[in-house]
Amino acid sequence: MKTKNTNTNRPATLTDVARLAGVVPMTASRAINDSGYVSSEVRKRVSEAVKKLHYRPNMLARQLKSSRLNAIGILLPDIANPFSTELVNGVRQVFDEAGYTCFIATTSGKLEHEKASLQAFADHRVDGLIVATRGTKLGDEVLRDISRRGIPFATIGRPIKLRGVDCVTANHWQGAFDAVSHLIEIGHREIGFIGISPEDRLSLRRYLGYAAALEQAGLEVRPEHTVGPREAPAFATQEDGFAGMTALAQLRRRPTAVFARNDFTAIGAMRAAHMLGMRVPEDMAIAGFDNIPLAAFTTPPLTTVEQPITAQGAIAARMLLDRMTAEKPGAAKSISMECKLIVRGSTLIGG
Amino acid sequence: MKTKNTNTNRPATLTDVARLAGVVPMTASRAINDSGYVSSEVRKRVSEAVKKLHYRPNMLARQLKSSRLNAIGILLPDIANPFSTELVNGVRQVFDEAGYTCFIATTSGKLEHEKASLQAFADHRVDGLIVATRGTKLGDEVLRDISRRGIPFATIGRPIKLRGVDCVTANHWQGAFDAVSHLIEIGHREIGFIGISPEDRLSLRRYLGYAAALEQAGLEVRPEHTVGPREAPAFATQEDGFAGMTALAQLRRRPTAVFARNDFTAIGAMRAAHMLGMRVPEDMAIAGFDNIPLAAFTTPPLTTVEQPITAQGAIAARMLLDRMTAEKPGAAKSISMECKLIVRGSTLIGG
DNA sequence: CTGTTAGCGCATTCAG
DNA sequence: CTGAATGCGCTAACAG
Repeated sequence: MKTKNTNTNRPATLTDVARLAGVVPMTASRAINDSGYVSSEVRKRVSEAVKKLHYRPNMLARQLKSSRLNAIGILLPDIANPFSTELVNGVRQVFDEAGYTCFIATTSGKLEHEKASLQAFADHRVDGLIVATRGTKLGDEVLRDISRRGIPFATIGRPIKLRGVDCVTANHWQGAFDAVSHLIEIGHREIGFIGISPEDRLSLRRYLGYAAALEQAGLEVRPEHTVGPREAPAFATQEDGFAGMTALAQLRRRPTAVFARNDFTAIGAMRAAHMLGMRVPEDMAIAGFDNIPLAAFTTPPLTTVEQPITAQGAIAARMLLDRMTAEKPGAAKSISMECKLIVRGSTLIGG
Repeated sequence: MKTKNTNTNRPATLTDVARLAGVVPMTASRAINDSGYVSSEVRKRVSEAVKKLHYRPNMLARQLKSSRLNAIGILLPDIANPFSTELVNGVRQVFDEAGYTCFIATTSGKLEHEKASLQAFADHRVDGLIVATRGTKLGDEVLRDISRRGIPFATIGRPIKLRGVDCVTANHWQGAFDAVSHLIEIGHREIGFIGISPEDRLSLRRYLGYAAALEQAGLEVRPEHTVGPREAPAFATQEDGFAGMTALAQLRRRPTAVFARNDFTAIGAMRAAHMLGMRVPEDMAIAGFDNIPLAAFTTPPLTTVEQPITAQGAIAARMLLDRMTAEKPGAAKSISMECKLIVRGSTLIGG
């Protein structure tokens, strides 16, 4: 039996609009999407009907026909990080203009979340994906799956070897190298690294840059000078920084400077240094990574490494868009961007 | 290397699965969704076919039938504040369990973005919406539109009077009142407020709590003691805090304590105080709001007000879910949650 | 310029 | 227990 459409809650459909405008649905569709020829007379009637009924196209039905959702997904580790916001801005610069919506999902650092979110995006048939979580074995597997499903994606900060997948990343190695070289230049000979466990250290580009800088200066890389969380190598927080500095301070051969894996870790380390009665930078120089907005406002302000985040987002977006619209697959591109050392008072007296 | 390029293949459909399993699509659907009776024999064949073809249901087609996307949208302001993550965690606690996916969009503080994101969610027919942006006139209008479209939603931290819309918020007024009362208790008589322009102050609950605490103690609320950004009353950053403290320091009648609108602002103010040669808390006590993770790691650690963020997210989610599944509309609920003062070294010597 | 036809992938409804 | 028909809302691809 015919259900009465008296339910005001039911959104208006194209058919409703067409009926009110006295045309057939297809014509209304053409008028609304500016495709094909429609008389200005009809166009006007349709647009009036649209307004009157508060009509909005059902993107899902549209996608079902065209297999284009006009939306992409962005997978982030979390959104607390200033990093994430800037990244999204960069991505949106490109996709807003191209008429795509950007949906975001976060993993909260949980691998199951990463898998679930990626699946959800794929199940909802997004047209493309930007992945900015940290590389893990399980994560890579899921991405391989996604790739098999034919969904184009690009990664940021997590290089992955997969056919037809573009990657953009900052040169974390170089950034770390520069920061540690700076510490060496101003006279430090014993420099610690805070933010990762000795076991996991080799998987971290920031660590490798640190080690390389020491070696190039002819300094020894001491295992006991590397401290950090073992449970969750994907992150390092202010708490880890605090614990790390506390541990380093107990060493017989205590470093005079530390390079922290990121600014949060550096700030935690700085707090510990203060509590242990060390002066920063006189007794302990500290450098971080990322240049979060608060880095310039700590006491003393934090020396750190800045990476071009918005640019990375924009470039990844552009590559993804190209791949989404391209006819031919094209070779995978991999782009690396320079980081910039920013020297402040946490390493330089009077800085 | 078995590099079979399945990329050109379109994703498997239910029909593909059914064909491989030797049944009709409907039967496969029943087997996959555990609905209706299916012989274990068929069930097994189907599940094998699913695995073999990497089949995943097309949520869009499913929704087209059922009018349920099984997903909700979360709209966040884009300021890189740590509570975004916690909020999302709270919301997900509820919706993950209920089998919904959570998609996030951010506004970048731009009102057009807010409108566009809300429209995008609605156009993609999400089943519900959590809105956590700051209240604005235009934003309210868009929300009224969304509400008319029949999409249930709940707001966090932005009360709105709309039929059938639930709101949850922290009691910012009380939090501010408690923080300022604490400053008064430890002896301060001249207390500034940093974070909003005098023109906009009355729209900010945190300001009103500040003023109320002063009045209750019989202290005068001096207009010149309120400083903050005028251009963008929706936000206040570390830069605003720095500028605000600098301005207050030049007053003839300089405050001995300040209450900052949020922790970022407080940290900026603290930096300015240090640079101006004031000791914190001896010469200048500083309190913030939000208890961001870094607040415990500043020098000195920051006295601040903590709001139950995860809980707010979970409660809003629960109310939304109830509304989404309820038969009858039900009256709109409005919930307010207490905030907790956390006293640290930025107000208490030796704290 | 406009109408007709046909399906996108899935699940509800009714027959076997 | 399984199959067949039907339509969700929309739009290519053809007719007029």
